[in-house]
Amino acid sequence: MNLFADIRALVVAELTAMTADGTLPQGLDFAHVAVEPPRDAAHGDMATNAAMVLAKPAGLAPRAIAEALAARLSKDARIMAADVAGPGFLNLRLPNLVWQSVVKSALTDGADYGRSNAGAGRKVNVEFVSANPTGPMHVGHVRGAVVGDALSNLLAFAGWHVTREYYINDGGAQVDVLARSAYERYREANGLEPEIREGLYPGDYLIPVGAALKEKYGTSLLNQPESVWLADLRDFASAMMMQEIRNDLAQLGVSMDVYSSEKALYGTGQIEAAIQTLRDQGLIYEGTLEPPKGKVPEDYEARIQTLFRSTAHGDDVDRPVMKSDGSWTYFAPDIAYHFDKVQRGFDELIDIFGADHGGYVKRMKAAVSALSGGRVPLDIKLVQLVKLYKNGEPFKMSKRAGTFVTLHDVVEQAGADVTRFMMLTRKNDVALDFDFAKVLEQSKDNPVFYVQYANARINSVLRKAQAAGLDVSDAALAQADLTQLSHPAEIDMAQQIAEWPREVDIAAKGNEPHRIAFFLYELASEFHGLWNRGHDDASLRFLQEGKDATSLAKIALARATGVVISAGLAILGVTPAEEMR
RNA sequence: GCACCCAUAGCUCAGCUGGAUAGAGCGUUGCCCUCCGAAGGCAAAGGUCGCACGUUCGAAUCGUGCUGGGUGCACCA
Repeated sequence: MNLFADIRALVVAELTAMTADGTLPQGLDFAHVAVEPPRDAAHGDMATNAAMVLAKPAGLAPRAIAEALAARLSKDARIMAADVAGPGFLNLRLPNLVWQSVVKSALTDGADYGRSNAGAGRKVNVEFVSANPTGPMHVGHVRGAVVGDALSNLLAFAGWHVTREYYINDGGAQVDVLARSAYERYREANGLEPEIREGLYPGDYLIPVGAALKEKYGTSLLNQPESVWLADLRDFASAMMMQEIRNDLAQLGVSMDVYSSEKALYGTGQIEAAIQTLRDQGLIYEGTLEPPKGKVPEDYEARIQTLFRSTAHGDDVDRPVMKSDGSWTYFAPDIAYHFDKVQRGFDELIDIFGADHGGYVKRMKAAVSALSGGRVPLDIKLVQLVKLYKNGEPFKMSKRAGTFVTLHDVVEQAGADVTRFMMLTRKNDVALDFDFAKVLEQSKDNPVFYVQYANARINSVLRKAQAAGLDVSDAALAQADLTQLSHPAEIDMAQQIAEWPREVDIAAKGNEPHRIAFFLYELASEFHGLWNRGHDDASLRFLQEGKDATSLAKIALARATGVVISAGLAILGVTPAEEMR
């Protein structure tokens, strides 16, 4: 159940009835009618802007509409009071009975409480991570991985049919570099001095690859020209790197549904077919690009290339799909890959990119727009930098990787749960500071701890109640006499629980998983507040000695809170803490 | 030179398809454990929402132009 959606449906139903009886003119659009919590709780439990939104198109005074609507809404059992305020707001007050029923819903729906059908089963493809298979994952990848995974969880919870996908960039020159670097490690494994020249990957992580190569080839590749071994080593080394990346992702709790390979697109005609599709629309032509203004490369010379007229779909300049030597640019297989996603029947595409790929957004959107005839929207989320610290000092890089901190380092130090939660405490387009000391601190300065602590307290209540002989199963709690929950502080808690489904909808529609993390923090704050009220007012404690019926109602409220925390953490991919140590 | 992102309290950040007196945490000040976990809670102080126009009944939110910071800009991936 989604109380806000229910009340909005009620408002729209009454507006429709007012149209039927002539109070309102025909043909009004109710799309902008909202039912929201008011900014100030003193105004009521919910507010609707219906009268203000409709006043102008209806040609009526907002207060007149509001008063007519208020009169109708008041007849519904769920509306205790409907007051017109300010310029035409309609403030609604709901009886305790309604809020108590929310608690019951949370208990009966359990892990499904808050699940929505906003996605209506539409198929969405979320592409994320897509790190080159040339080394272990580093911090820069972690945030993208977490955001993509949590977003996928969120969309699945909100009614989308989600495919998580990883695009392996195994087709380009960087894999040649990998192969050559691995070859040096292979020589090293055979007792020779490796020559890690400028431009090769120096990291220690290739040493096991060299050993594996020795295992497989013995000494047969030594002193052989590159032409003999390059192709094999490309495959061998990138396969090993991909295995490592999968392990890293697993360590972070991320699993993909589909791995797509760039290399696999070559030689199949898929790239040619995608380009032909664009060509058929007159979007491919031979031409010369202007040099970039302001910063002309010294070695710039005009060349005729095959270009994609991306400017026809919102880009700033046209983009090359083929180099002057006739080989494809990186962009060409990317076009083919996105064409493939369109052809697989996805209704929506989402790409999670690092911020350094910002320059690719417009051309990628242009390509998808052209390839799908505007049918498939592509949302690209740019994930900003993560800066690592330890006690305020910049964190040192990993020796093993050579130049960067690996995902492995991060997860080893902070743990997967903490890492995931922290990565979701910022909007994706804002840079994030990650301090190893701070994220492991047990205080309310640390949102992970704060939310987990609330859950631990809830479980503590359940344990104590059970020890006292109460049946605290969800089924039993759902049958509790919830009319006992009448204190304003308890109703406030229930109201926060009622907002969960609404928050899921908002977060899912905006592709903004960070909203879930913030909501959980607020929910935990509400709960800690209620808990401490028990110090001053014993009647607010969850366990009431000798009054089992009252205790059960209060425990039900705590457990309902726990249900939402668990559901929220599940979306973030974080394990709820049963107790704190 | 162009494009994209960011600018909200001393600091770090939220702020819903435009909504009422802009919210948290940290820090500062003062309170609350004979009582379900004080690893917590309550309260106070603190803001021309970078600047200027514009749209609107209504702008932190939308538009335009500036300022400051970040990122990226032919034949790389």
